[in-house]
Amino acid sequence: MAVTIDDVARTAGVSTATVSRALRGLPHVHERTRAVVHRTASDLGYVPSKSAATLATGRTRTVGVLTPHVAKWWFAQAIEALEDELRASGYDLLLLAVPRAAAGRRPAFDPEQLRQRVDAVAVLSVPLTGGELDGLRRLHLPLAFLGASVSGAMSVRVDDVGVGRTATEHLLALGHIRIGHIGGDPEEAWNVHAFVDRRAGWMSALRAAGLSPDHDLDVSGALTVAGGRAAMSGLLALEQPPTAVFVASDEMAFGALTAVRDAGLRTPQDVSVVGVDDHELAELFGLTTVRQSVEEQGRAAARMLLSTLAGTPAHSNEHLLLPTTLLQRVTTGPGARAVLPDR
Amino acid sequence: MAVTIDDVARTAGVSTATVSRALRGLPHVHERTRAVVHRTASDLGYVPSKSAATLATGRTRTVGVLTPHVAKWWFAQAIEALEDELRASGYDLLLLAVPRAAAGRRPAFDPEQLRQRVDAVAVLSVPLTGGELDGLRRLHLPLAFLGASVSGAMSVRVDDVGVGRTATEHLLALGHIRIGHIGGDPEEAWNVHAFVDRRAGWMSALRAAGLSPDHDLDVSGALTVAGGRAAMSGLLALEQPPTAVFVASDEMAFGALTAVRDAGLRTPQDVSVVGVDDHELAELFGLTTVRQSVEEQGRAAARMLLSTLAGTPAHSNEHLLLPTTLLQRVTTGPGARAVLPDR
DNA sequence: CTGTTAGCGCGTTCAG
DNA sequence: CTGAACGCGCTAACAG
Repeated sequence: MAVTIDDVARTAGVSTATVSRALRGLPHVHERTRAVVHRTASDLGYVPSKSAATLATGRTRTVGVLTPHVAKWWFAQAIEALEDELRASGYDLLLLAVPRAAAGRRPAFDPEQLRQRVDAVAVLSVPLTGGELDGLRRLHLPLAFLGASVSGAMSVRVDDVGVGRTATEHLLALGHIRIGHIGGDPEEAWNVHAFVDRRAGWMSALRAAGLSPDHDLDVSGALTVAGGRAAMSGLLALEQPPTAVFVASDEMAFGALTAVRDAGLRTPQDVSVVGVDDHELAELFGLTTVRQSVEEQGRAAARMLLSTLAGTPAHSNEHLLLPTTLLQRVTTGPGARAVLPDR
Repeated sequence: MAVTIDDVARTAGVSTATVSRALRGLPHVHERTRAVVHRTASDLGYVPSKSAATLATGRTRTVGVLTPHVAKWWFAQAIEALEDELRASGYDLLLLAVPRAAAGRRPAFDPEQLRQRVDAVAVLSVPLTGGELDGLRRLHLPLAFLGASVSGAMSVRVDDVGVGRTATEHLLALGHIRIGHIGGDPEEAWNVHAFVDRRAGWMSALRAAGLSPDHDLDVSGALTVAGGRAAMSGLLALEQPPTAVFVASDEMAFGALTAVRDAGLRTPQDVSVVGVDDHELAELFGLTTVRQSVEEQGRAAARMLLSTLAGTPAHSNEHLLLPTTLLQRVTTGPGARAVLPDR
């Protein structure tokens, strides 16, 4: 059916070994022969069989990408960047969505299924159980984590504690005292690390300013617009609502802004809101946020994996921390209540 | 290195053929033998080599997904649905982003590279050149288009002409006469079909109402928030601005709403806006929109492909049209200017 | 119901 | 610089 390397060899009048060498750019092939082989290969429309090559070499030229979501902003961005970088180096991207939680607890993911299917694995903020992580390690494949770091594997992420601290310090600098926090619901089993860290940053900044975090102002919600909205509603309903809130993701922050509007209040006069991500719609909302470049994280992770695959073992245990930037827009300000002494 | 089928055969005391049959659930295997094989396979941690199976059968159990974008809402939704449905049937998803336009014209995509790598292809609103389409057809693989339909291949989409008509009729029913249209820039090379159709629906509805579409009110922009914002700004700057606008995607509609706000106007009092998609943030904006379920389209396409692969040739040339629904929220209404006779 | 055997298409020694 | 021959791990006849 399909044209094989033998067909090319035969019509080019050389052996299959020569075709293989010529086409893969290996040395020890006369330029004339190489040219002939290239020509007849393209004349015949020869496409090497990937599976045959894999079977022969053990290498798949495929990278597995493990993700809990594909349509969520952060993940989609990361996947796009990974795909672009991998394809540029001739690698295929095998997309593997880790099954959703059926009833709270998702079926254990079996890393063994990746054996002999990929040369490396990128893990996108998937909260793996210890067993799953061990299984992944047992594969002895280059492993890169995005948005989390795990000992003994490469990782690319931002300093999430720093993110929380930056956002909170911004609010403190504006004169706010009652600063709330809306984090990701720990029940939702993804990206936990990031949200735990961001919360820690919030607390740390408050403490450094001599304030003690108020339990009532520390809430969490689903990592969605609706979750942020509900959480903010709760905060605003408090007897002493916060004058500023650090929301641990832009999507939740959008919801929080809606809750502010619903309550008949305004930002930043009545309450300041700062998010994290710089989601593409953040500018639309005028949302002040701590920007992270997911695209760069994705590309960096891909390059780490690729260079490890290329035999540069330098990265094999590297933990890369990418910078973040506070983007001040219009949802944060001194605020009327913050300026007036309220004691 | 890895444990092979021979290892299993040997330690189970049977032949490789029996192991193969037993593990794949083929008939003509004694239940006792099957049980033994299963046990020793799992004891040994046997994982079949996919490439060996592919080489032997010619089938890859992989479906290629061709997409121009992965992080855009519509595409991410579709990919997620496809992945879920494919994985449920044991198929891998090979993600292939068609390279972006370098300078307007992207490098031709070569479908031959898919040969021997996938069993079927899903094409997500990629505007293919005739040559590319022919190349894809020459693969003789099951082909499913999402968001567009092409003769001689399966497709799943919504009735985009109907979408444009529905949105426009809604506006007409509210009493609007000067109804604008913001479409996708034809220069942007994706999803063109859908945007052409939606525009046609707009025109058709106007004509059916005895109105003739006003050229000044028919604009287009980049398929982004910024694009919609710019386009709407232009419309509002007109001497006789529209009192209602049909925006061909929610993302653009978000931008349009911003432009309305920027101009010191309000929806729906000053201008009504209706979008398309029901983007996850549409509710937040109170945006009236024509909803389409991308997830269902993705699942349907996957199932068509899968059943064709399973040998049910019923679908081989099926064109599925999924329903859409007008979701009336708060960005559309009679509007002050529409109600007052303006002659 | 089970075993034997011959490929699938390529990479890779090892000779020349 | 080039060719011959083997093996990667599995499936699919064909025998039995």
